[in-house]
Amino acid sequence: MNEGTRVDMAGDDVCKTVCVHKEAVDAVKQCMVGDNTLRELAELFKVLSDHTRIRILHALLHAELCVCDLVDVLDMNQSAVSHQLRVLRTAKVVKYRKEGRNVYYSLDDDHIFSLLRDGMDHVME
Amino acid sequence: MNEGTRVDMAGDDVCKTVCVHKEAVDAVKQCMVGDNTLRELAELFKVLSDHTRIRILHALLHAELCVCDLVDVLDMNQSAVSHQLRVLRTAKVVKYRKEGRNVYYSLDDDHIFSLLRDGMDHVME
DNA sequence: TGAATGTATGAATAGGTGTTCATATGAATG
DNA sequence: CATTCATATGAACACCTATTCATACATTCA
Repeated sequence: MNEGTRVDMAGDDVCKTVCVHKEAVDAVKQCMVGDNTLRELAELFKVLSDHTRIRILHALLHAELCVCDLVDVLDMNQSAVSHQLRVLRTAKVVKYRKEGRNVYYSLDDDHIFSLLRDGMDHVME
Repeated sequence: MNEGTRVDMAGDDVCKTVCVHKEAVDAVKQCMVGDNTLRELAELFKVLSDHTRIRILHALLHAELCVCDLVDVLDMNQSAVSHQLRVLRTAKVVKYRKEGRNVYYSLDDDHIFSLLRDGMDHVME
């Protein structure tokens, strides 16, 4: 069929920009994973994209801590910390364990370690 | 009365929550990297936390593409794509190369690969 | 049981962010 | 030079999010 840089089949080139490298674009479209997966991925990064939550995770990198420990480490409102812990919990980025009236938090799995480390590498280079 | 779990030196425990595990908390505080670094880390993740930007990066994972290629792949406004490319550029997550009137984008370095892969691993588990 | 304490949560609010629209820039082409 | 086309950018608006305040829940202890 047509070769080169033309797109005229789908009728969705509403705008005039038509410089597409068809082969490359088609190849990329093939490789694209499901949109839901990419949505979840963005969601995961969103969970890691807050200063407070990053500080929580960085603290948990070194030890399991209860909420009031975190309140002390971060020097923040208990409410604010709890709210952010909820976000981390919901995203399964941390796990928790109740003991008496305390709740102890820790990182959920090793992927989180890797993510934080890779992120650090990029930031510090 | 209570031993070991006291904090009364710094005077900043304005709220009544005082169940802190002092040793653990102090150890964690020792290990904490500079706040600016953590801020940059959160900033990096924030750049990765948008659906459109993740789709762009996932596309660039497979090939260098120009803006209008991305417009086609994502089926989006050229303006929206350009805006997001700017965010990625500014964060040094992608690099670009001008050739004629086209601008070709690609991932900046391997850390980005690692981040995306680790993120995928976590999402797909 | 009631008081004290650790944690969670709903509502409100201020600040941030992504998309769209309109327009600018800048390189190629005739 | 004027035009065309690829890309960038500023402003506006709607949506989302993090913190605070107040309060609820749950567990321990007297």
